[in-house]
Amino acid sequence: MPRPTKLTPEHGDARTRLLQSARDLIRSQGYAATSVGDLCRAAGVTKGAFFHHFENKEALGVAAAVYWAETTSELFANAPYHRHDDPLDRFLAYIDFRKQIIDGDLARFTCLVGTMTQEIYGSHPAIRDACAASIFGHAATLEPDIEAAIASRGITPDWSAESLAIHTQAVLQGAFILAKATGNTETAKDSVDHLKRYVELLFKTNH
Amino acid sequence: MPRPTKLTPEHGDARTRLLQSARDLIRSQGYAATSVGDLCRAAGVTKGAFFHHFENKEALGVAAAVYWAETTSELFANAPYHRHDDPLDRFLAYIDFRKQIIDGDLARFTCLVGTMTQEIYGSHPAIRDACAASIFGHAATLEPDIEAAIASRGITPDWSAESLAIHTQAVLQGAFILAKATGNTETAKDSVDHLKRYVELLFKTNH
DNA sequence: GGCACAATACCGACCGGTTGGTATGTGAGT
DNA sequence: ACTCACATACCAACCGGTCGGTATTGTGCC
Repeated sequence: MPRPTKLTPEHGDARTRLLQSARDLIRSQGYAATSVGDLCRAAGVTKGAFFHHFENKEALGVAAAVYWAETTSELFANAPYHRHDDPLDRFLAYIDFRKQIIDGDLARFTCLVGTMTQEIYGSHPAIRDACAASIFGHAATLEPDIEAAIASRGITPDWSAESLAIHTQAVLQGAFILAKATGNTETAKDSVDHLKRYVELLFKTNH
Repeated sequence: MPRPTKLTPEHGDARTRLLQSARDLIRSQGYAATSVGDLCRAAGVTKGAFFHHFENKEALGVAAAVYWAETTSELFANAPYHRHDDPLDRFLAYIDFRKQIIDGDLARFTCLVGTMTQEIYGSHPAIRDACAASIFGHAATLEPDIEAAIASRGITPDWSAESLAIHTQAVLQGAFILAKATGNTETAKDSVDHLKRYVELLFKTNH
């Protein structure tokens, strides 16, 4: 088990620098195409440091997924959409927030763990499990608001809060793929608009 | 022109065998993790044959995407959902068909070009373009039915037939990722159910 | 039809560079 | 004296790609 470095130059310890480089490089090149050498060069670290902190490349992949889960859950915990009083408003504001995040460089807003899952689901079960934990752990944070919205609107749906939360993630992951295919963020934003429209229709009481 | 290989000549010429092996291996391992040697071994072909048919590995990637576009468009052209008289019924039956296809081994029903796009969008523009052509070419086949459904239902939506067709593909791509994360086909089918519910709500006239 | 011949389809040994990974060393903090 | 964080040097296996060669084919001429 690696632990935080005591002596820390301005740029942070080698482990987190490697994790940040992994986050950036894997998002733009994929896991397999990112070599240990690439990682070390980007992090400004030698191979010795790499294999000091991680048993092998797969362990780095797992750690990168865990690091991703930690940093993103912090991002969403501090996001402004929680400020709304109504649970449905919170959920819709979450979707708006996700749309707003889609901006600029592809490798800046796409999902590390979704990208890795595609590549490694068959060959690296340990990484796959860490990615799944990140995705479904995040989806679970949406469930209370959806549940409360169902109650407050007095609807009796034939779908579960869990499945809608997961569907939200599916749309986002799919939107990222299409954005990568076109190189255009608008493609992704259009799908998020459809998702928001869906949620609004689901909670419309008169039908 | 094509000629069966010496060893196992019953399986057709080397080029299509390499394309089929590429389809299978890349779907389960990804593009970068699939080496030329892997491809040749799986196809029962030598490296000489590989580089006779393809200038380099990237060219194989492009050809695999084109091959995918051809074979899938044939599959969908012959699918039963076209038999419905009503255009909205056809579109809904398409979604049912996509759900029905989700069955068995992950590498059997997931999308080759979606998988490749994730990995190579930044580093192999030629492959990315071929993948995009496959995805958006398929989406375009749905537009006439959506357009006709809008007309027949007399609705005036604030979304375009094109954007809904593309959203359909986004949901499917996202569903594949989540299925890979869980190893469970139900995760994907749940999202397709949400997609169908969305389309039904969109075309409900009384609201 | 038979034959020469040029394309084409395929083979497999080989190359230089890169890969993930290891063994060992060093130097600062405790 | 000892641990920990990192560096250097190195390796065997594998990578994408090359190349000289052989087998099989369609074709034009007789």
